Amino acid sequence: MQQSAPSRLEATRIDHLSTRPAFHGSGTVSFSTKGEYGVRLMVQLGRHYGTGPASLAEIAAEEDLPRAYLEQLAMGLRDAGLVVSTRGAHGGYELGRPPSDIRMSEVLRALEGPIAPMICASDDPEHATLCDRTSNCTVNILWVRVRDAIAGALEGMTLADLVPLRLPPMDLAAPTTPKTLQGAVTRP
Amino acid sequence: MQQSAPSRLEATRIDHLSTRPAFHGSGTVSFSTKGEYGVRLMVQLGRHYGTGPASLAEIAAEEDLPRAYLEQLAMGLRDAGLVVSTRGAHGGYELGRPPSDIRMSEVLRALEGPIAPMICASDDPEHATLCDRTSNCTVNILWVRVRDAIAGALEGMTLADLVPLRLPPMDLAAPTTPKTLQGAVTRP
DNA sequence: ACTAATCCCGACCTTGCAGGTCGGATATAG
DNA sequence: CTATATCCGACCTGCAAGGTCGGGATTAGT
Repeated sequence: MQQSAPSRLEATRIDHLSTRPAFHGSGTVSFSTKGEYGVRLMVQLGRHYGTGPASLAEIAAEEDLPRAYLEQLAMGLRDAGLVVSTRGAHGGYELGRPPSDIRMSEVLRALEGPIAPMICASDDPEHATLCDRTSNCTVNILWVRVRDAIAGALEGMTLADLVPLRLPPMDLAAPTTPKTLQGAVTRP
Repeated sequence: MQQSAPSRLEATRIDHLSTRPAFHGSGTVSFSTKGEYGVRLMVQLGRHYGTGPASLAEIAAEEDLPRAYLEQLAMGLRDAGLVVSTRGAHGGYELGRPPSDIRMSEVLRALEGPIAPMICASDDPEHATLCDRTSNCTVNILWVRVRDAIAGALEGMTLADLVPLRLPPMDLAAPTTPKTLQGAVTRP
């Protein structure tokens, strides 16, 4: 496709064209960049928490992400009530509540929609019923299990668990979550 | 699609052309059809277990899936040693070991590759090291948790859990897995 | 008042690759 | 020798992920 040789493009400014690292998984179950970037965005907002609103330009620079694209994600998060925006000069986004009060499940649902490895196993009842072949479909218990496992892991972490930078001195025994929510299954 | 006159095909059986239901999830974390079809394939093979090899044509009919595509998946499963093939007339595929001995984690890894919601959280050490930004990347513990949750759920189920058809009389208390695996989080 | 920084938002664009299909070679049973 | 299989590489293709663009509305400084 694209008839012309790729020779010309590289001349001007490849820096982030050629090497924007892609982190989203390539194998079994993958999140999209929405999820990836969105979480990173939230983490930055978590770091700026307490200070006033942080602009997307600022964050885009810090995380090296396309600003225009972050806008899309930010709006999704805003509509979900996770962040609040203030417009105009010196405006930007800030968290709607303290980081420890924001479950990652909420974040990812806001970014990517219902948690559904298969539509017959959606946590949103509206989409779940689309699966007719309930007969001889024993398979779906697998997807449900997986869904619950993911949801559980996501529910069990808050933004506060991701915010802190690496602190060498402090001993970092357990994540801050006080909830006694089973992390479930760390493979031995 | 199908550049040559489609006149012949439709004459016989269009029914599944217009409506091939798509079951793979649309939101957060989704498996591809490889995973979906592949598992269904394995389940059928599980049902035929003990009987000789089952042909793909047979299974394609039973599950209403494109035969030619199943071939690809079957070869992957064969290379992973999960199924064995016998060629020639009356050939086909059969499970390499009893269903109760086949963990779903193996199946999905064979079909879709390493379990890695994000490449920095791959369970395959070879791919895992690609993530340089280890500094200030606290985010990755999230993906690791998710990965472990998924892997755990998959590891905790065997093909035997999926094979049985619906038996109305038999009381179906727990799946055969002895592990006490927390289901966790069905939202109220 | 004007300017610069922002968010807001719809329209647009492009490319990779999931999700197949095809055709032939090879093996084996009856 | 024929029908039925797997095997396997080459090919095709729609479409959504992953952005970009340009303008409008708001607000803080000066």
